[in-house]
Order: sequence, then C-alpha cells, then structure tokens
Amino acid sequence: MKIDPDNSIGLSAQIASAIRDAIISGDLIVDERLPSEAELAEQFDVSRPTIREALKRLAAQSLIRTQRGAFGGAFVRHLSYDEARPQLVTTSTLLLSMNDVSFDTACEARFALERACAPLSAERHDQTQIAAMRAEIAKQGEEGLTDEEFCASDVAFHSALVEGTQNPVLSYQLSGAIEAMQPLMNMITFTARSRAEIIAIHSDILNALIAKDGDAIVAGLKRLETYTKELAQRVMEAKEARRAAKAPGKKHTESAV
Amino acid sequence: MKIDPDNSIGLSAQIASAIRDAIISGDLIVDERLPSEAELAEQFDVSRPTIREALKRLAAQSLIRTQRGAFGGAFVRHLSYDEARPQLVTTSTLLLSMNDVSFDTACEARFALERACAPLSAERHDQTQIAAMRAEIAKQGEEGLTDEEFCASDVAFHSALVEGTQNPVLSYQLSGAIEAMQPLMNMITFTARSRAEIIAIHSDILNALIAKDGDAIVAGLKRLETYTKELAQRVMEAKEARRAAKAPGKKHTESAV
DNA sequence: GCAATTTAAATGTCAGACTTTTAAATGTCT
DNA sequence: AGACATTTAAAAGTCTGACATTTAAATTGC
Repeated sequence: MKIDPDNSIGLSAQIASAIRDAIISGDLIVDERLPSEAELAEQFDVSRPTIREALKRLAAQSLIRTQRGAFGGAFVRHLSYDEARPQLVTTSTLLLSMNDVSFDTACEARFALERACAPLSAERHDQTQIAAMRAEIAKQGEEGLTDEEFCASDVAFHSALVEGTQNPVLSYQLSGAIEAMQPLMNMITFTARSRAEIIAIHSDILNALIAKDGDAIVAGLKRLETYTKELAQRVMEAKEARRAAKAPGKKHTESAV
Repeated sequence: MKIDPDNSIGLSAQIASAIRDAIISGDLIVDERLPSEAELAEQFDVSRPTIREALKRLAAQSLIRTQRGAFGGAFVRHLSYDEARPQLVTTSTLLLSMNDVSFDTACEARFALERACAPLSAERHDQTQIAAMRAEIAKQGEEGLTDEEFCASDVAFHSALVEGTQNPVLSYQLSGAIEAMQPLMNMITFTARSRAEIIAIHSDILNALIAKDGDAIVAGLKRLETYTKELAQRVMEAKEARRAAKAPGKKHTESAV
C-alpha cells in the first residue's frame, strides 16, 4: 500500500481513503476481518493512533465495525438500509438547515419524489401499509396531540405510503427526504382546523391507495403540497408581522450578514 | 457536558455524538470554532487522543473541518450539496452492492425518481441544461467510445435533466440515485445497435424538454426504463447460458431453445 | 511604513504503557 | 465423557507525555 507522508490531507485520511476504496471496489468482502491495528500500523508504517483515527473515520461512515477481545478487530460491515437511513436523514437535515433552502423548495422536492412512488405503491402495497396508515390517521385525530407528535405521525403516514412500493431503494431515498423535512415542518403550528383538513386529505389518499388508483393518490398529494405550502406561508407572514411590530419602520432585515 | 465512562459504545463515540447533536440542534453555528483539543479533553475529562478520535468521526461526516496552526482548530463546516453528494453516492453504491438489490429494483427506483423531476424540469430548465444534454448525446454517438465512457455520459445526460428542476434538494437526491447505479450499468455491454436506440430515446427526451412537454419526457423515460431492463436481462441470460455450457447436465437448464 | 523574523498556539504524529473485553484453551468436577 | 469453571492471550480502548509541523499574529529591523 502506498501513502504519501507529506500529503497535506494527513496520514489518517489517506489510510482511511485507501481502506474505503478497498471496500467499495470489493477487495474487502463483507464480514472480512481487517488486520489488527498493530499490523496495519506496521503495513502502512505509521503509529497505532494514526491507524485508529483512520478506523474511526470509517466507523463513522458505517463501513466497518470493531469488536474488542481476542479474535476481535475491525470487520467490514454489512450496510443495511435501516442503518444507512439515519445517516442520510442527518445529512439531509443539515443540508436543509445550512443552505437556506426555502420551505417551498424542500416541500416541492419531497412531494415530487413522493408522487413518483404513488403508482408503484398503488399497485404493490399490502395490508401492513394500509393498517399503518389507518393507525396514523386515527392518531392524528386524537385530542391533546402536540404539534411535534402530529408531525411525527405525518411522517409515519407518508413513510408507510412509500413502503407500499416494496422497493427498498425507493423507500430509502424517500424516507430520507421526508424525515429530513421534519424540523422544517415542526415550525408550523397546526390548528384544529388545519389538522382536520390534513386528516381529510390523508383519508382520501388512503382510500385511493386501497382502490389502487395511482392518479387519485397523486391528486391527493398535490392538494397536500399546496395546503402545506399555504400553512407555511401563513406562519412566515405571522412571524414577519411580529417582527415588524417589534421594530417598526425597519425594513425586512435580511438575516445572515 | 455529561458522558458515561462505562458506556459500551466508547468514550470517543459518545463525545462525537454529543458534538454532532450540538451541531444539528444549532447550538454550534456554521464556521464557529470548537474549543481546542486540549480544552475539549479537559471539559470532557478524557485524554487528547480520545478527543481526536471523536473529531475524526465528525470530520468523516463532513460536519467539521480542521485547520492547523495558531488560531486553527476544528470549525463547524458549511455542508454544501456538492460536498454531500459524493458521500451519498458512496453510501448508495455500497447499499446496492451489499444488499443483493436486483438490477430491476434499482432501475425502477431510479426511473421513478427521475420521472418525478420531469414536469418540473420541463417548466424550469434553462439553456445550460439543454446544451449539456445536447453535448452528451453527441458524445454518445462517437466511435470508439468504451462502455464505461458511454455509461458516464448517460449519467451526465440524466443529471442535466434533473438539474433542470432548479431544485437543489431534488438534484441532490436524484443524482445520488443515478450515480450510484453506474456500477450496475457498467455490467451491461452496449452494442452499436443498443447505443443507437438509447441515443434516439435521449433525443426524444431532449426534444420533449425543449418543447416543455412533461408528459412526453415521462413517456421517453418509461421507454428507456423498459429498454434498459431488457438489455440487462439479455446480459443475465447470456451469462446464464455460458454457465450452463460450462457445466452441462447440471441444474434446471431451461434450454428449450 | 513595510518587509522579514520570531513566536505562540494549535493540530499532526509518535512511542509506550496500562486497562478492559472477549473468546478460545485448559482444567476440574460430576 | 460431558458440562462447567478457570486461565490466558489477543485485541481494542485509553492515557501520558513528547516532538514535529503549520500558521497567523506579534515583533523587530530597516
């Protein structure tokens, strides 16, 4: 293995990169054990802490798992969708919050992707998804539900819809997008009025799904998208009004100087 | 800050987690400097190597960047879409290769997502995308293009289509899905005949885009999906046939041919 | 006043020691 | 002989302390 001691990115980064490439290219097979830290240190001609930092980088990406004890060590990890999802959600959440993505843009993307699932879900869903969606609709109607709980239930409803495609690749991508939007959705306050509206649309979508009517699902999702954007806009306007009231005569201050 | 020394996940993992949460929750703002490693070590009551491992984990997720020298240190990183994309591609690629996802499943997901972009792209694309797509179509017709190069150009073509939505969230999600499929696509050998067919469909899609005809784009993508699956199936059958020829009399050889 | 030099703060790396975990090997008892 | 307890060694996890390197600010020299 060849690494350059003078490279500015650092030894541990280079070593991590080399091992990562080996995993991606298939040179290292799932559950294969890497050499011990001491052996790796010798192979790459660096110290053990350096190797350890490299391994931590890989562990952070879920590429390897480490096991202590005799015959322990670092093993190439079998990456499952369920393990990868939280990472995708974390990254997507940060992307949304750090890039001044407007609510509308995120919302548009989320519903566009979800609509893509509608025809497939109409065709292939099973009783599991129907039951889940029915349960979430029921929960959304409960009294005393906080906005956060309402949002979480909303996410669960839509995740079930996506699961209906029975396509793990799709549900991975989609649930990532849907869950990542939750922090943005949480800024919205759902009045009893708006909850009833959303629940009604959810019911329509569920019925369309049961009827295996893809177009109707798409229509429902479109209504939901429009309504969600409306709600968000109302929140923004209210916030703007409060700010104007506090600092009268001041223009709409563009944050982030 | 409170961490449990006896927790089985390890000190560095806990510390990384604590800092990550601070970033996600917004307690740490972009470009804010974290305390130096020595200070963190004191705060968390651990040694510097432990802190370092924690920081490497975060660096691997692009959550922080480190800078050497006086007044250097770890800074909360501004995560841009362009930086996050390679990570998404890596993860998606590994997911596909490690979970025995069938070509059809991956293909279906990719085209379903891409179709979701079609109406938006029809509406909002600009000359940049048109030019890019035109250039890729031209390249795809060149003589002496290897299969890998043809695939890469195909990816570029579709990425441009997605870029046409002018929605960074969508193009992030999508280009991840599209690029992740490239290794699978590379298994296909494109004959002159099949290349011509694909180029024809690409041209139709481009024309539909110029005409701002979303439905026609969707139709084109559907044809492309069908054709791609066909090609893949042919490759699989050929592979199966070779295997059967090598080990004759073995297994259910449906050679009713 | 500007350029060259020094300096201090921080990360990057190393060496070696010690602790803890874990599973295999060994031993002991029924 | 088989089941259970004990020992043991391998490996990751952690700590201490040191040195190297990088970088920007402070200082000095002209």
